[in-house]
Amino acid sequence: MPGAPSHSTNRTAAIADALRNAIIERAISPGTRLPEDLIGKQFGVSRTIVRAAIAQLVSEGLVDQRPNRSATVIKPSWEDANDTFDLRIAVEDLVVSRLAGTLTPDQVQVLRDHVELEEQARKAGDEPKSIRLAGEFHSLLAEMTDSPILIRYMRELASRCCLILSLFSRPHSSDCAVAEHRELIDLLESNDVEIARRAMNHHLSAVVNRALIKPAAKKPDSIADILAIYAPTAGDA
Amino acid sequence: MPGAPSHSTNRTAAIADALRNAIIERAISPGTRLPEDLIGKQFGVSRTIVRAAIAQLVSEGLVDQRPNRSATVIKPSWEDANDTFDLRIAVEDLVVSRLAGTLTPDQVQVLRDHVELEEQARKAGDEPKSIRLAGEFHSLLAEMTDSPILIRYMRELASRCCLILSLFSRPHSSDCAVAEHRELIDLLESNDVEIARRAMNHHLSAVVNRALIKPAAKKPDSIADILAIYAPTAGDA
DNA sequence: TGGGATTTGTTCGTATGTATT
DNA sequence: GAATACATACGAACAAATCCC
Repeated sequence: MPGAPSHSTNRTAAIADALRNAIIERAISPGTRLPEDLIGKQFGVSRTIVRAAIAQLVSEGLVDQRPNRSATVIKPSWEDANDTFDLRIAVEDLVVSRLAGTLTPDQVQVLRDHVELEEQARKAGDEPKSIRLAGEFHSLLAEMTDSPILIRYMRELASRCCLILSLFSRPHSSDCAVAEHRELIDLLESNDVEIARRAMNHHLSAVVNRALIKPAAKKPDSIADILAIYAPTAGDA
Repeated sequence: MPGAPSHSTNRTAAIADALRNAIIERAISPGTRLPEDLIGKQFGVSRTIVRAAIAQLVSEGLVDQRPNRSATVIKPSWEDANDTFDLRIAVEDLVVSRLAGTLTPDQVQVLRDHVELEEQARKAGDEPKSIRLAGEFHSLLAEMTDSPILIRYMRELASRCCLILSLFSRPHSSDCAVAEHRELIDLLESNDVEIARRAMNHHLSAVVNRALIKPAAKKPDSIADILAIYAPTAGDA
């Protein structure tokens, strides 16, 4: 359950977690509206709670909200996807820099155990779970830095990257992740920060390249986009 | 007004902005409690609004909140300060990479005008304003990337960095920032991404080094900290 | 240790604004 | 184009937890 401060206020956090998981695993598709009282009835809580939970998800960047309109699940554009991954690569580089050569044997074991879970999910063919676990591996790394700020940002970015992968990736695109994660652990155990950083960078770039193939033709998904193409001037309003 | 989505819901955003500015300029000191009722009366709104505003600030990392306790202004530790700046350096590196050689003359002018304001504030000896404007310079850069995600994270980090600088920096520590900002603009105008990146990195490192001198002796600021030193075992509970 | 004052957690009713037929 | 249905915005009040004396 990445992104969820478990020490959180109230039922609010539970609702937020539920919605977050549903969003990340794409059980709720991007663009779907999230009316407060519908969700409230579904979970048996009042609108107030739902309101707070949605506010939380908005702050994590998983949900869009505009005045007097229903909140909706974000619908990342291809550019958003790339920006998010670029940011994640930068943050993760920081994480690796701190971690390389400082991991305790216990921590290494935790990581290896987690990768074991990833392998099982992959073998079972559970794609959404694979993606989620792969994301959690990186959250786990961030947690080992013991830096609240790095942890928070990494969780947030990992959540969004999960959603993006669910959205854009083709089947089996995470097949190789397990081997790469194992290699990363090996490198983190060593003292060579630079090699570990390069490996992580390479790993994430590979994930992006496997998943985020730029669509051959831009497919506009709204009337406005279509009209924009035929507009006499390239105005944007 | 960095960090403030101006298209925001309601008065909520206005309250959040007011509190944010007060926090950043250290008009409200770190650790200060923020009772919903009191703030509501102060601004003439109900607790609901205040609640939402505080939630927003919590999500930006400027305010701490724990169940059944008053929200408080964050009190960044020296480690937090360093983590935040490290993260900022990473994000800003990304911003510069995108920006170098792509700025339009108009954008360059906007930046130069802003630096002019910085210089005026510096000459007027208005330290908090100087710090705030220096932060806004970097938010401005982020906005020119046209990437909503980069913009959001940069604003958030800039806010926190402002608070940290207000907290830890000694007088006149931002004296040289103006010249460095001018140099950055020159480099961004050129096409050499690598040189611009190095310059930004150097600039931010310089800011950190000027401001975040590690305190010679750790000065504990709570009874708990003091007692911890004398505790028979190094227990943390 | 205990009790009262303060503050948050939560619900629900009403008002206001948006979308749709 | 207007009326209706629907969803959010906001506020007042009650219950529960915490803090302070």
